Amino acid sequence: MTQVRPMRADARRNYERLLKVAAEAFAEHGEGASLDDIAKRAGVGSGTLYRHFPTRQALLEAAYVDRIEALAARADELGARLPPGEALQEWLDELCVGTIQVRGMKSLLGSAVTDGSAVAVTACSTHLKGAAARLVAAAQRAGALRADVEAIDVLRLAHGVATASELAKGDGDAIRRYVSLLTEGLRPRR
Amino acid sequence: MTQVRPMRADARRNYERLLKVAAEAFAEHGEGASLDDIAKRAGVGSGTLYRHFPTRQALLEAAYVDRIEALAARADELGARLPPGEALQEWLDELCVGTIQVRGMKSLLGSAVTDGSAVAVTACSTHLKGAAARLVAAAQRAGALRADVEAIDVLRLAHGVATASELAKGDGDAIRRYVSLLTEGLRPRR
DNA sequence: ACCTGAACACCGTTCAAGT
DNA sequence: ACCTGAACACCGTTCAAGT
Repeated sequence: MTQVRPMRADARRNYERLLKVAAEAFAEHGEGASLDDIAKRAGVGSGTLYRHFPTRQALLEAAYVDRIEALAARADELGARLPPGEALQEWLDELCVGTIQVRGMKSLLGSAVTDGSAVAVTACSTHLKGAAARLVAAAQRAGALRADVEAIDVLRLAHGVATASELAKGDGDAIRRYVSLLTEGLRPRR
Repeated sequence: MTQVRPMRADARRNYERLLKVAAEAFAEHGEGASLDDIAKRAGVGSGTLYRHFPTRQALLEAAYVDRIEALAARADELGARLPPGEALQEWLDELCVGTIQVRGMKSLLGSAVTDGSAVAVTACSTHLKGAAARLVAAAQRAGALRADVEAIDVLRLAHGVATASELAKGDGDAIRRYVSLLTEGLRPRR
């Protein structure tokens, strides 16, 4: 099992500075933010960035773990509080809104639900999928969701809705309409 | 008005070679294909590529004008042959499938429906939007489409569905299910 | 009028040398 | 064990010189 050998003090310091700077850079310039620039702003050599985060994805993930875990926790929270159909609906809304509010998050969630993605499935994306699966199963048991979709489909469609909403930058209302349209489409056929 | 002053023979030759090579390169490497490589493969200097196509978008567009015009024509064809609801449904299906079959096309269509896009609205994207608007209007008159969506919304959502389908590379059946879900969501509320 | 290709700026990634 | 930063490869874009 993965030994969590503690990092050397300077390594730990660099790791944390990189994460902080990366979050700022992604927020400012999107997922394509210059890695070299991030290293410079964190006051470390570029090699150090690669040592800690071998790929851009790894850095994006590390920068957004907290937010993704929060989304997963939120699913269970809503599942416990609302009827299954409403819980899924509300969660999809928050998921889509959250996805486009945080720059860089959309590409991260997208790669988490990409079929045959080369990106290693990380713990937090697994949590997110698990939470989605529980909401989906409950909604289907309650007859509030089409039987021919799986959790992964719902997550991909949410990604699609987020993408469509991004195209409507000026129309702040679009996302609500697009999510409601997804919700309608997910209803079981009569 | 735009004078169509004929190009010099060598310019015309370069223009056409660039287009041909670009279409191949985009098909092979996607929208991010190296421009320098395209110029080299076409046997021209990189400056020549920029002279004819100042931006990557311009080149993408020129390479795919025919396909986009065909999609627009197809909309009118279906509109004349089928009941309004079915025509829209069938067209959306063909649009989504076509979008993901041709590499590079998705980003092009996406930028065509992006709000406040800096990309000049080209003639062919205007045609596409016009064709979509006619299908949408007819479907709404027939009561087969929600009244609170416009043509631009439908095109954005189709882009979203194409994006979601792309995430399901392995599952060739996903696109059908996702398009049908969009169709369901677009139905008027009872 | 159009083309060429060197020159510039920028970015990701690796790795030898250093502590 | 970890860090540094020079070195390399690659790409987009511009522009002086050439035809």
